[in-house]
Amino acid sequence: MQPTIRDIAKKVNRSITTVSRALHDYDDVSEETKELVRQAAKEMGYVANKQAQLLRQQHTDTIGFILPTFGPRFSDPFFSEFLAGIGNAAAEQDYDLLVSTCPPGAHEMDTYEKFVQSRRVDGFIIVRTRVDDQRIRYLDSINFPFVAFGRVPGLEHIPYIDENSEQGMRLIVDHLVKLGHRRFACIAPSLNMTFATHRMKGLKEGLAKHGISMRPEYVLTGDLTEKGGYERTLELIGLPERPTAIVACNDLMAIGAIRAIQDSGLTVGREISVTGFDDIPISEYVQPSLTTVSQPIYQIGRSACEMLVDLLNEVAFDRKQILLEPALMIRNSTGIPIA
Amino acid sequence: MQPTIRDIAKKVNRSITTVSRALHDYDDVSEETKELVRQAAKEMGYVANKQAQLLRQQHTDTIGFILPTFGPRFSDPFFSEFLAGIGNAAAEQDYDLLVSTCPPGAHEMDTYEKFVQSRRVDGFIIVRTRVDDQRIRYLDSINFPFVAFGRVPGLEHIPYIDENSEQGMRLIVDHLVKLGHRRFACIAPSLNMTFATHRMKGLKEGLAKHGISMRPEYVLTGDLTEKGGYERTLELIGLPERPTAIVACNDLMAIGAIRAIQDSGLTVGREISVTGFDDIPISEYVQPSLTTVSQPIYQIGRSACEMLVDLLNEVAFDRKQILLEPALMIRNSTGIPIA
DNA sequence: TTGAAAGCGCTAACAT
DNA sequence: ATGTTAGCGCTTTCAA
Repeated sequence: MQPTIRDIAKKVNRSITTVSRALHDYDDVSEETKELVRQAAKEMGYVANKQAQLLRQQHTDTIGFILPTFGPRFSDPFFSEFLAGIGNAAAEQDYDLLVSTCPPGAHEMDTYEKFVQSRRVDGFIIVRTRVDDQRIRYLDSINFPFVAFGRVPGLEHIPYIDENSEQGMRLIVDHLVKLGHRRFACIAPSLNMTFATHRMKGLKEGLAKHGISMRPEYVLTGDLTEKGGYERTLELIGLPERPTAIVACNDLMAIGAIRAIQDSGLTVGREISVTGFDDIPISEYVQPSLTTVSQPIYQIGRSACEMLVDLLNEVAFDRKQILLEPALMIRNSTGIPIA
Repeated sequence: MQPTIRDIAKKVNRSITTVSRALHDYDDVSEETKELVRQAAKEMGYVANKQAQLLRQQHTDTIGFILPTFGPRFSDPFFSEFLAGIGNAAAEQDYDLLVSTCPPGAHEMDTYEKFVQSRRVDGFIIVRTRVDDQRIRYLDSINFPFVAFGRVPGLEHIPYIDENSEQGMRLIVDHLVKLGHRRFACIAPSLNMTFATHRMKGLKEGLAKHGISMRPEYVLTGDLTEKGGYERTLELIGLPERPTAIVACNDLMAIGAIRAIQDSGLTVGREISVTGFDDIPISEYVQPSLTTVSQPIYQIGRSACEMLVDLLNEVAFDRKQILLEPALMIRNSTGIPIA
């Protein structure tokens, strides 16, 4: 049994009130008593019961993070890196991190509601925002604190951090056009995710700037996994006139695309160039290495968490919205197209 | 303000005790009253305050999981998949998951101690067990519930789930020997991790069975990342007589190895064969695809969590130790060695 | 400078 | 079948 404040009180012959105040270094407690209490607490190995403390104070010192998992084979490096970011930031600020996993869909909202109604967390971090995002509409409507990784159209007032993916895509297009590409294909994620809309928008704008428009049959939807990228690419290659550049909306799909091209007996960076998005560590190690746009996921996780803690502490913070500028990483999966 | 049990009591004109019991479906409450209470609770949107409930019951319904993060570029797919496993299993059993991140080292133990002493979690799940594992020694010594992913030498009594990696390595060796390999090199993780010792043991035993012993200069240590595998492989290739097979102790390092071989102008599966371990999704998509041993990480996460919940509920469960049998995935990174 | 007492929201032993 | 009461461990108001 862990000792309580009461045990200390008994030992040092003071009231529990005094002990509590001494422990919190109130200045209406004599130095003498404080020392006595601290001493005893140390000896007895006293550590406050967080549950009791929090019940009393009516908050939880805990941040909620609900991982949108897609099926059992869930190993998007995005999430471990993001989680490391919020985890470290939370620990530094003395917050705990309550994680739950839930596939997006029907009872996803139950999970959120459960956490807020049972008062399990003080705020949320939301990832992979969606165009019509129930989670955010809900939290926003009841005024529950959260920070989103991703902007949401129509909800410009919410606190978010995001990358300027439009710009990222424009960088990619510029790079490919300069190499001589004109026939662009794209593997997009489902367009209900905001990041997909931004990337597609940037892609189209970038192309338009060069007087290029994308043929409808060149725009396919993948599920963000290697497998999705692989399958969609096979379809593209089977087209009567195949594209010379495949712009995948994330690295995992790009890696699948590379593989599909190779399996079809073509050379990546020659017959077909491929680009990704995210710059996950492995993109440097696939063969050929992947041209992509880097996104500092770990840092974004950190910032999101810090923003949320500021919000919870009502610290004035000017930039309630943060938009990060991306960087193009030119590697070997892109090259001059050959006939 | 959320309504409390007291508000319901007032509304239905009963005592809070009766309300509490009605809500928990005790059978010493009249059907009538129960219905009345349920009705009111629903109308008022009552949800129990978990904090209060738990303080009273002296437990937390929460499982702790401390992610051993190695630096900011932390994107080992292992962890997101494992986390998805425990997350889903925990949710099903109505447990919450408290996640913290901490690099292995000096104040890792502080994190564990903090969680147990402040009574924040009911039990832990431990990953990447180490040969002399302070975390486990600590939890075991104070009799705090936990389940480990990984055996620990000298602590055979602890509840664990693990893969028979000795056997996995033997499968790899048999496969390579059959192809004609005799000069084996290995990229091992630091040997303080138990899984590394098991894999190395299996490797050596497997080789011994065929009358092969590994030269000391062929055994290198990598840090489990692509980069580590890449660098160590470059060293191996620089050796006066280079190995024909490189056995990496995880997939990420194997992928780095493949890349290093290609960058040196050699062909993987011909001059040098490469094997991995884990069978992460991407191993199927690198070029050439990776021969490896599969480890059902998601399922292991699930099982670990279920074991822990059983432990917490003191449900008798016979197999306190689980050892999973591995499967060899033969792909294209291994082939007949050429001179 | 200290202590008594109330109370956070809930459950449960013990009455009735 | 229902209510009274105590108490989980803590913080804080108020009084001394």
